[in-house]
Amino acid sequence: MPRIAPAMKTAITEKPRRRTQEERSEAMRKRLLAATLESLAEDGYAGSTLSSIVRRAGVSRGAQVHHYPSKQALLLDASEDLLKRTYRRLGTLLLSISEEDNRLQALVDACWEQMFATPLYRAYCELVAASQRDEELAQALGAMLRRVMALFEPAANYYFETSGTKLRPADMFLQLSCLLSGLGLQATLLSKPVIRSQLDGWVRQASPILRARKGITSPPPRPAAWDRVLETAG
Amino acid sequence: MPRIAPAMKTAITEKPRRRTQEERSEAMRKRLLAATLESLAEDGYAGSTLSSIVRRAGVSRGAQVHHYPSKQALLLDASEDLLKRTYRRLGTLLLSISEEDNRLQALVDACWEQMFATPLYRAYCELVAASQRDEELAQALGAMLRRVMALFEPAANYYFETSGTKLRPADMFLQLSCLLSGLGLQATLLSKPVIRSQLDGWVRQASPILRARKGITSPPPRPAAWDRVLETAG
DNA sequence: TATGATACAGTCCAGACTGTATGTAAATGA
DNA sequence: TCATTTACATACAGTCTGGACTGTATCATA
Repeated sequence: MPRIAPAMKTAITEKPRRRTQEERSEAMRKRLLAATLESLAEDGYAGSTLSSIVRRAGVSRGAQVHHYPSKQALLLDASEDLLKRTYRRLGTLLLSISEEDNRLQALVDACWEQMFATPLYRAYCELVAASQRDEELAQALGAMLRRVMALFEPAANYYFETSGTKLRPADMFLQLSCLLSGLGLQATLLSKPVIRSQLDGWVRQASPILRARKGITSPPPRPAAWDRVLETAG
Repeated sequence: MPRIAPAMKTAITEKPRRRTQEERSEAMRKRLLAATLESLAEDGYAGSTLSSIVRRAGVSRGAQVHHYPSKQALLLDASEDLLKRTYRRLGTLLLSISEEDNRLQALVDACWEQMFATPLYRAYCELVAASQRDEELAQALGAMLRRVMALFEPAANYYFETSGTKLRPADMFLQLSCLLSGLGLQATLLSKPVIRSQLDGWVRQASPILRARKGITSPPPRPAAWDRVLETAG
């Protein structure tokens, strides 16, 4: 049916203010990605249907299909977004650590609280599980994992040093990340004290061989990859 | 339409041998459960539809609905079955360890190979992820985890002793299990050398404080819960 | 061996999901 | 200001899922 009276929106919205196409696209994609990660965390991979995602984002089905031709495409981009968020979170975390007294304990606690006991990590678990049957997703997540590890490694070696072992700080923290992954996966099945004791246990066990370098109060040098991600993150 | 010529099956099957009702039910349930766990590992939670499960089991839709009124019921029973399988696997594993020279390394390797780098663990991951949105499943898995831990704890304290730390062997092995969980979750995303180095790293790090008790060659005393499960396992 | 209970098979249906096709509003640029 | 492209909205088609339902074979028992 042609020609329906328009000019109602302008009456409702305060300042409809013209947005450039690119702004509109970016904002829409942002909403979709955020909703996708939310949905992955809350509803799981299976429960994250396109309908539920667009409902969560408060947009129409058409918007999604316009920006992402397939569900696969949306999830792949959401994985990328997950990487960026993780990067940023890790960055602020490492910065805050530099001021702490007991850096090891603070780092472990902060990693747990802010990275593994979070909805974002739940979303990651869902994606990892799904990547078992999705080669493309596996590729993306694998690359993501390597990049985060590559970011974390110099920071670990910058803040800490090992003694009496062949392992470098980065190796120790890789172990820590595996431990936290396992804890995070089963966090809802384990009691709080068990988790607490595991975190403390690791710190107690690692502290004799893992010392914070003295006189290091400034943040570690950011690798180039970091800034590249941060700037494209919007 | 009534009365179709029967007596064809007897011609085909060698010995149709009367099976008791209970035998039939048990056999059918066994097939369904095995197919469910297989499907969880291979197709994931979302991909494990009833149709795919019964196809995998080679039975009809009706058989499934007869034994399990809902999909939920089937999955809950499959979780139970997963527990029993894990129990048994852990049992044989612990037995085999008793003969090894370097028990710690052997135990870690065996746990990894036979418990975490397996389809059964993949199925577990799928169930854990799903349990995030299924209170009943979470209950079942939580109970299962506690029972396995309760089984493992005395065995760990029986084979090993700690020195120079407040942690008991069981605490160390709980840490190990979390580590292996994390590794197992991301096994397909990590390279073999990384996994290998993590396993070896843990052993190297734990061996100074975790010693195998001398003169222990017999298997640990089985807790009552163990036999209870083993006998009902069929 | 007759009768009721149990085990299993096959089909149907309402709902949900993804992808597509088509229509409308907003921005761009000449 | 108008044509064109881009952004978004809605309706629909085809497929699949889980549960309900009906029918048949097998077993237990009196």
